[in-house]
Amino acid sequence: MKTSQQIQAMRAELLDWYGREGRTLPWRIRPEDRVAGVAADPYKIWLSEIMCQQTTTTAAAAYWHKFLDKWPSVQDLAAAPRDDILTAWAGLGYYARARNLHKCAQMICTEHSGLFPDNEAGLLKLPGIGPYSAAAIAAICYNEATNVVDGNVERVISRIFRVQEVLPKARSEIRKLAATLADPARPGDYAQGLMDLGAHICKPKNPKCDLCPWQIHCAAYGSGDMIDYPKRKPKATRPNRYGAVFYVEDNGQIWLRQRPDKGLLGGMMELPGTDWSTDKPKVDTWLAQAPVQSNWQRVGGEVVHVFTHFTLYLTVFIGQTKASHFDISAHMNTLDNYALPSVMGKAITHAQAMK
DNA sequence: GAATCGTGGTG
DNA sequence: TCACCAAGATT
Repeated sequence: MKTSQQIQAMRAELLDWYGREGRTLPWRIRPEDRVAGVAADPYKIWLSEIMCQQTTTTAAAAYWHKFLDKWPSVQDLAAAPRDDILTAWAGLGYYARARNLHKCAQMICTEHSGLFPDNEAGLLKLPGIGPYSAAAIAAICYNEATNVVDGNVERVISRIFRVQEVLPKARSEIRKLAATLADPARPGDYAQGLMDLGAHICKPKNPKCDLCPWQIHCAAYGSGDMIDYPKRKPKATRPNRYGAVFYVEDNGQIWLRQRPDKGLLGGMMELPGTDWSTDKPKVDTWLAQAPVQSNWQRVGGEVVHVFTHFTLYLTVFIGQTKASHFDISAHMNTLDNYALPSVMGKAITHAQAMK
């Protein structure tokens, strides 16, 4: 634990560092502008926070601009067809975020008069807004003195206090320790400053301790084992799965279907294909699951795609018969306007390269 | 608490 | 090459 004098010093040092070295992000209000009375737009902050979940800020920023250009207000987003949102989200991953984004926008419009709740507890009730996002939005938009704890903060705090418990069990302890430091006077700037510190100074592998405003306060720096924190439970090895997809092209269009709304890639488009099994089946087993009978031609090589909890090996088959023979014209789609996840983009590229 | 849920970058 | 990681939420 830190003394109150130490805590006061740490808050001041972090805010000073943030004012000098804090990163500019497209949705961020700089401290000097905030003092001048510029307020953050909850819609823009909410959008950024959802997109930033488990996603690099670089990738999130590109989509953030695209979404704001397409849907400048929460009303615009709520009124959009869900599939348009999935299409715009395609490639960013974790598609439940896009589904919840739409639900949340609609709830804001139908149950909250088009306004975001102005406090952490209210925000937490909305779909897709969990403990981190609720705390962050409340702090950044409404200056509520929340305790914002993301992956960056977990790393910084675990090093400052040299937390011995492993994640995720250490989470409650880290939260309590973080709360002792959180700044009640400038919650938004403090939260963003602490996350910046984690992202750019207190990095996982090569922390720049020489540039850290909290160096003298850091227990891990003192013992030289920063890199060992946060301690984590070892992860299980990632299993493999195997499947096949079937590629039918006719007149510039491709046979696609929509996945069920729930689960992996929920609501996204895909090539028709087989189940993804843990053991690699024989080709005949795959062909028996083909959507239609055809002289399917196996494409050389496999498409390898790494998901969070398994690696997928996809074998691609190309149909030799024209789509018109299958009476599937209703399934034929151009690629432009559909929510195509990255894995299916890879499979299509693989098929087209072999033609 | 543990599993599920994407993707691209990196050392 | 490959395990790790990125402003987590949901069940």
